[in-house]
Amino acid sequence: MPASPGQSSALDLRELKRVCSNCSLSELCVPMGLNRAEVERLDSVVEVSRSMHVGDHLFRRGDPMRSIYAVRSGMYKSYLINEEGEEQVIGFHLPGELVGLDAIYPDAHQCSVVALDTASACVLPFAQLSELAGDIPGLQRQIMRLLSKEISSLVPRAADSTAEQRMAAFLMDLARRLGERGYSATDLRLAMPRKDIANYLCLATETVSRVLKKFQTQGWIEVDRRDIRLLDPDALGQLAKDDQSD
Amino acid sequence: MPASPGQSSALDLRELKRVCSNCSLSELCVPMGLNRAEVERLDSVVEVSRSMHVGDHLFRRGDPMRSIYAVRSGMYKSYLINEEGEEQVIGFHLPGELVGLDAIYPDAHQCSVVALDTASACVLPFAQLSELAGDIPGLQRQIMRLLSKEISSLVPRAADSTAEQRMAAFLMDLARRLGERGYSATDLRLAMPRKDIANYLCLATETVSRVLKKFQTQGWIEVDRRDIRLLDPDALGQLAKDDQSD
DNA sequence: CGCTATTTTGAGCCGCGTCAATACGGGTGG
DNA sequence: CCACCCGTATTGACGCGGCTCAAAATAGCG
Repeated sequence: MPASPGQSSALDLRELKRVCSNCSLSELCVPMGLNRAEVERLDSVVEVSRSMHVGDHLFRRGDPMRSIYAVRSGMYKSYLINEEGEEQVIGFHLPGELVGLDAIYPDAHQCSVVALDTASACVLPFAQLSELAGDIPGLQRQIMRLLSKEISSLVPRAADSTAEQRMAAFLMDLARRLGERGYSATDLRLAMPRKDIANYLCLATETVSRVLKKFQTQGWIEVDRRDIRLLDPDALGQLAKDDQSD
Repeated sequence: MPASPGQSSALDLRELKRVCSNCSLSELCVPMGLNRAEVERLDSVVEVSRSMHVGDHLFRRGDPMRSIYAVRSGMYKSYLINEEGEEQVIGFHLPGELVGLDAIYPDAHQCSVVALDTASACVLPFAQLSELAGDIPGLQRQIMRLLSKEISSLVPRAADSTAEQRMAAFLMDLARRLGERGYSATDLRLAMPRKDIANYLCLATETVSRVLKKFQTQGWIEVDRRDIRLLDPDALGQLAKDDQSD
């Protein structure tokens, strides 16, 4: 078993207190828009979780809602198990993104979140966070902004009708989010198996395969197992919007 | 035609300042969990919009985000217009529900909201509301709760696969929300045309017709134009969950 | 009482899910 | 280094649900 790069025992107190101040993601994350003193107050309530591996859970559905989480590295998947025991994939989460926001209302997590590869996340104890938000208007505003952004991002899910549209929209969405976070917006490494993509898009895995194949044949993408290079993002973007292509 | 309960010309100042205190929906709405003094402070920033009619807009996509809105009576529809000029229905909003929550992040409304029948809504100027939230922890918590609830409610959209499942889930969702708000949970008056239902569920209007017909044939519902009576909610609930029926 | 929007009903077709078989790749042990 | 195994991914054949196109029935409205 490989050594985990961020295991909590290896963190000294000083490191622990510099979580947000030194994090390259702070511009995208909770601290955005706060001044130095405010970020340091935020630091004092944030912890970095130890490095997690494939299949490790950040939390599970039904867990009491103590914290929200900010992804630091790797990729997470959120999902539900329905009455028949089938998994339903809700979304994928990249560094800088928050998870657990849907748990504030009923005070319990509504979905489970699991690492798709080696990954880590910050832990933001919600009680302390919201107390701090009462003191710091900028923090309150940012939390509401992030909640609101989450709502906006969830809305367009149902829109695209055909398998090709959904796949194109999925790739473009992922590319955009990776690009916003400083990663390549054309060379994607999908951490999840086809089954998860299919489940997320409400398609069969076979359909995902076929559509990716077709995109490759069209010269729009280059597929090598879980590595996907976008050769013609415009074509994909066009497809995601309207259905006028073949 | 019944007198409109909330036309602004008929409201005197005292009435205007009693919006939340006297509102029967306050238990479901923003003031929930606040004490009397706090509700009165909230009162001071809330206005009741005048009565609106079919086709009147609460706001349109792109409008600067000045307020969020709480439905007082009637039903509203939120929608987007995509690049081809086609409408895409996002959701329907009942009394006690908030709309405009997705506009906090980019500071502009992301969708348009229009009255489906005679309807009215409260206007909550967001700047004043969030300032108040900094003072009143209970208010901050409630706003976050409502934002979080909105996220949770958006998640299951993509789940149901077949037309019958989606239709059943739609009816049950509407019935539940109406029931929570003191209306009948079995006698539904759909304010929207079939086209909107179809659009919302990503179905053809013909399919909506056929599915309603089938539900009626099964003895599960009774359809009289836009009035729908649920005769066997359990059957519908079962159908919405799994696909084991015919 | 005619006009128009909405809803319903019917016929035919196509996309995508299902089932089944094959190919690939990465890990393990000899 | 190769043989083997198993999970993931691909490819093909076929059937069905729901969309499209077309037309009739019904309701609301001037």
